[in-house]
Amino acid sequence: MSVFALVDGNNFYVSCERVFNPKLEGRPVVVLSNNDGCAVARSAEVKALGVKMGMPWFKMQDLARRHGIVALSSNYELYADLSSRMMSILGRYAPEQEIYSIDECFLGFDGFQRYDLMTYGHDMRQTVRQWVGIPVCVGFATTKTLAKLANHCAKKGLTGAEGVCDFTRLNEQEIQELFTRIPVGEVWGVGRKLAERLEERGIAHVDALRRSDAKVLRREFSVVLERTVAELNGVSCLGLDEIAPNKQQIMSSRSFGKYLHDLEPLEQAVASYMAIAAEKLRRQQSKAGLVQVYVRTNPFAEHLPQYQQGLSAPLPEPSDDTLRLIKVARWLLKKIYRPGYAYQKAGVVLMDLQETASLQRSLFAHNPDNERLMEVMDRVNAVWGRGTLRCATEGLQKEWSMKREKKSPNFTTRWDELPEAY
DNA sequence: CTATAACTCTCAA
DNA sequence: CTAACGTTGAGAGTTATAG
Repeated sequence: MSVFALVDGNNFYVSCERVFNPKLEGRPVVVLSNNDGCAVARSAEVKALGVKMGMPWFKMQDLARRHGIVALSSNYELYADLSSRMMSILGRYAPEQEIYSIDECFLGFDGFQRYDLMTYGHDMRQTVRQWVGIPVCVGFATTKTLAKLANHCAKKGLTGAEGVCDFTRLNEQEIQELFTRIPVGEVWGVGRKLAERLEERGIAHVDALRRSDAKVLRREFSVVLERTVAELNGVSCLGLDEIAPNKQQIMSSRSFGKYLHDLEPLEQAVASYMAIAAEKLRRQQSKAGLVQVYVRTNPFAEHLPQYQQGLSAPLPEPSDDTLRLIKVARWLLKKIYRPGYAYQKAGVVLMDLQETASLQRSLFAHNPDNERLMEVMDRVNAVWGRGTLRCATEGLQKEWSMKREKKSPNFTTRWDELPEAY
């Protein structure tokens, strides 16, 4: 029997901000999404004030004024850097590690009997807290889904101990008692819709879900839910994925800092997004066979005329060349562009991805990609920062680029952003 | 008709 | 002053289309 741990940073983005600004400790803090749109991370204090995940910033301004909520733009460079430090520490605690997202990872143990898991979990917590400054919670169990749930219990302190929860030491009766108190929506893979449908059928808490008939669930819902229930019963269906497979599609999209009406700034945005997507594409050493572009107005602005459209085109042969990809994208954009609308967002998608290595024979025959140029661009930009070398089509001013008015400095990755006091 | 492609929906962080 | 609501990716299931 093997054991999994799920380790997760508490309110991760907020905790990252607090590492470098201890004055935020104890205060209500939110980190906002791109364009300072809505809450994507909340401190305990701000949750207590009733600020929900995804709540738009403008809707909490009253609350913010009254209670002195600190709102920060998201600073992904900073979070990514702290994440990688946290992950490398956690990686030492187990033979296997799957980095599941920026703020959480699974650990895989084989001969777990050697450890007292509670002590082990507290050790992880303490070390990460001391070395990186981020508070984490740890859940142990025999399947990934259960480990996720154990982590949830650790966060809520449902099993006594602060920050650590080990399901493997609970007996059947304790599990039942515990699971009866957890709503079904807390289970990994059960989102809003599914939770609603389950509740309609009287399956309101995790224990009820765990006891449901697998065949019925499969028929009425899906294979996915059937698997989830098996995992809740201790039957491990999901293994650890230590190496992330290459992406099957790469997308880059963003809302603009203000509405765009004309074709030209839209072209700049699409070119900029394509530059980002193409860079990711080359990093995983793939080429794209299909390019898609889409634009849309703001669906929330009901008083404005609405329009959204996407269009894709296959390439004559797969490419990873930013210049070529931008050309196709601009051509697609011209096709879908309609004057008279207030555009709020655009995006590009690279699809039908294939490994560059497996294409080399045809490359030799006829390869119009600017290979050397891309190599130089990537290397220069890696050292001097994204956008140091870029296409003129991307525009110089980028007056459409996103709002980030409340961003903290990149403390760990940019000398020039370090405040004097440090 | 089947096999596959294309699209839609759901979920997650 | 007003208006202001994220991004990226996967997978399953459904529908459309090709052969």
